Amino acid sequence: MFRFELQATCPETGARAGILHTAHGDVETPVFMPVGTQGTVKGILARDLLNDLDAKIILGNTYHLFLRPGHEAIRKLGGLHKFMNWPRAILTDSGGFQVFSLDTLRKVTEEGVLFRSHLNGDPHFFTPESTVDVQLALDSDIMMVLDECLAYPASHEAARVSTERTLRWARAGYDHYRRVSSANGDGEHALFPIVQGSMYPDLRRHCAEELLPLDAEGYAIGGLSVGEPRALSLEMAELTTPLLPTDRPRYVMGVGMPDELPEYVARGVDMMDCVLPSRNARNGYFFTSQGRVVIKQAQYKEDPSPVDETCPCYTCRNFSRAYLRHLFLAGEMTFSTLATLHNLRRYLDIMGQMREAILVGEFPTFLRAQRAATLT
RNA sequence: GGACAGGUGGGUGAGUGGUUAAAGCCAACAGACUGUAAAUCUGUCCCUCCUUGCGAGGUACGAAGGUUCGAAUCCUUCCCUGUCCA
Repeated sequence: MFRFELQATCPETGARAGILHTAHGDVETPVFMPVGTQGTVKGILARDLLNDLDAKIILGNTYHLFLRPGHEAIRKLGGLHKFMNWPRAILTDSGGFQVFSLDTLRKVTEEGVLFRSHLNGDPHFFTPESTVDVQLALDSDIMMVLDECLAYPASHEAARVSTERTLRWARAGYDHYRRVSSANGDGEHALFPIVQGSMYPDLRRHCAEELLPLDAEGYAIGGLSVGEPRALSLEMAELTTPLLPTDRPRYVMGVGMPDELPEYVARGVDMMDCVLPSRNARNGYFFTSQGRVVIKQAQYKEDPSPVDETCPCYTCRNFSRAYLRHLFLAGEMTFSTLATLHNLRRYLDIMGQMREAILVGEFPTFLRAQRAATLT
């Protein structure tokens, strides 16, 4: 059922266009996946996500949904799609990122991760197997294997030990997944392992090579954007993608700024996700075709123009910067909705433009234009 | 006219002799944010100067005077505000 169809590859850069066929619809790649950690993309309705933004796939989070409302509750309610009324594809992160972000609330052992709930302090033990079970209960289309997302910087030795553990977890998760899914007779779900290795090329290569025998439906590159310089993140992605099978989607987790998206795509990346468009929206930061617009700045107090003159989104077609600034300063929740709608539209439009460019063989031109625009 | 209460930096509001250029909150101004513990967090927020430092001066707690080594803090007079009584 789950299948990746590669449609075109840019001969000059290696950028790819394809289609991810999932049990909940097709996803055209390269794709940016809005983050909906707790069963909602913060600030916007499923209706707008579907009709207005026309997103084809979004993220959910295993750790957060496990804690609240609980994966069993969601299973009983018909799975995450039905629960949140999202008919299209969902990718769920395993909780590996929480190993990084909740570093004061967890303890990593060989068997898994002991989390102390950030909600009430309850201890919960996540294993490579249990996270697959939880994600199956959520009925996630693309599940992620439990990994250790390591903070930067890390010593080579620490990174080596961590990468080996991530590899063992990937194998354990996959073994479990294979057992469970053959028993269920379902091929609807996909499980992606994650290439780690901190910023060490040898570890990245080793990790990627060791994951190949899993013959996974897709491969992720994780552990980026954890505090390292941008150039390093790109370098790690660049050296990893050529090691991955061309007929499987590559997913770089947790990136990036708008100007970084083309850079990843140019390195053969098919899927990305990031909280930036949604979180920054709530913090008053708009991404536009002309750069950033920090709406709280005094210069927009009486600015009647839209946030982005060329943007076709609902927010830009209907509201002025002055009005949006007012909503932000007044703390009105409508602001978050309008801002998130715009920022996600911006991200999805960038991805759509890239896909078109790749399909018609003009991606190199697109990339050059993007780079030139970023420099000014 | 009388009795109380009170006048603090853009706003609120602590402080009731020295560690106070004066807490906290708000507003204002700027910054951060990258598989979401985020509708969050950080910085600046009297003026001037420089060797940019837990730097040096100057002004400042209604007004004027006084006590004191030292006052936003104590005393005197005046002005103003609120509540109540006539």
